[in-house]
Amino acid sequence: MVNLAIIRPLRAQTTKKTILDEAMKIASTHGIQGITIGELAKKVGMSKSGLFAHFENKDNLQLEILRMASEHFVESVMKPAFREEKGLPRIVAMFNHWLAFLNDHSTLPGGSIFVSASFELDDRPGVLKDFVQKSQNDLILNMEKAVQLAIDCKHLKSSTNKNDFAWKLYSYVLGYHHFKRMLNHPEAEELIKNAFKELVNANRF
Amino acid sequence: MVNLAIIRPLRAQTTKKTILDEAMKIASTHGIQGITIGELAKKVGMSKSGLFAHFENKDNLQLEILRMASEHFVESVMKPAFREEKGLPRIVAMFNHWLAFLNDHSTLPGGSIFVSASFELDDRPGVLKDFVQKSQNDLILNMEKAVQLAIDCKHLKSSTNKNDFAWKLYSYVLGYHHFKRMLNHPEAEELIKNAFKELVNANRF
DNA sequence: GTATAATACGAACGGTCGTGCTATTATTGT
DNA sequence: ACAATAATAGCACGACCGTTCGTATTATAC
Repeated sequence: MVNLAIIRPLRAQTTKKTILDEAMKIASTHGIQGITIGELAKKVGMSKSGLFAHFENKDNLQLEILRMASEHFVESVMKPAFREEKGLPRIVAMFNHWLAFLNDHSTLPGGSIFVSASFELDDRPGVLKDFVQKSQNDLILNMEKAVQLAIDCKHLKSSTNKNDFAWKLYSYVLGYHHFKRMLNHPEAEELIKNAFKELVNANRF
Repeated sequence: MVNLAIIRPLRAQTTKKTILDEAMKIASTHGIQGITIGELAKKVGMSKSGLFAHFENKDNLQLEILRMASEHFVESVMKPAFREEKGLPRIVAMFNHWLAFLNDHSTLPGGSIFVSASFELDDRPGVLKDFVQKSQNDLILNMEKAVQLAIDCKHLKSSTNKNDFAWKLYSYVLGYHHFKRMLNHPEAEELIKNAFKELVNANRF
């Protein structure tokens, strides 16, 4: 007897993963607020109610999308970076992985969900904003932590302001995202790479 | 006979202005895509159909909102800056007016429409994206022009890269917007002010 | 003072939204 | 093989979406 599992409906866990993967793509181009259950169901190939049953309400669906997006970022950027030896190598790795993450059009065709979600939600209090806020703060703290370690092991000067360093790096990422995606600026990548080098060199021991 | 003009419906031009003013506020918090005609009509205090008659369709309404937002920015930031004498004073004025513009919660309670619109529309081709793209390119060109003039009159070094200068300044603005609005970061204003000073000093003659 | 044009309203349209309820189907444990 | 359980579909709901249309009101022009 042939294994029908492949063409049969997927088990819950797998289905949920499939739904969320597709939802991330939509969120990436339409924004986290631009998702509708009908559209998502159509794309996944199941009924609205069938899909809806996996999430008790829409907020929950959106929250799970953000959770998955966050996990995706951590896996693609932060973890690889923190596997590098502490100090400058780790900071450089973080930057490079981040850039690669932003340039990866296959899994996130519309750019970073968190970048757009941040600007969508900044004036809309609620669970979603809370989550984004928390994730972003986490990210920034980790950046600052990496900078502090680089100071400790004398890769960066002790006068280095880690808040300033993290804020600038984050600003450059936003600027890159904007210039690349909205303005199609041909030099976007060169600009951010130079700015990063400059930022590092200005604080190098 | 008393003059009923005051409590009578406003004349077209005035009404449209009233509508767009209110629409800008909504767009500022809900995003340019988050506007609905019903909600807007309610806020303005007129019927959906009555309001709709001023715009042949919704795209047009959104476009006019962006147009007005653009005009608002030009009037509040660019024009005052370009009234200052060319060179550094003009660049400093531009920065200061920009910051004041972003901090003005009364007219734009939800932050700059263009900032959020940029991230909303970057993957949604159409008239709206085209307009934002054009406006932003204009803004950047004007920034670069101001930098070039500062180079010409020897306020800034001839080695100054005006593309880089404009891109960094814009990135800082995005970073500020994000840290202030989404993360409530207490140092946001200090960070951008320092970064701006640093950017100027690095290129000062 | 009347004709005309501008302006706004109310009601209704076909769609889609998020969300329940119920029945059916598929998977699992025995 | 069969009962128990989980997953999905079908259908309907009220609300709101953008949009159209006919009508009433108001301002302007003659």
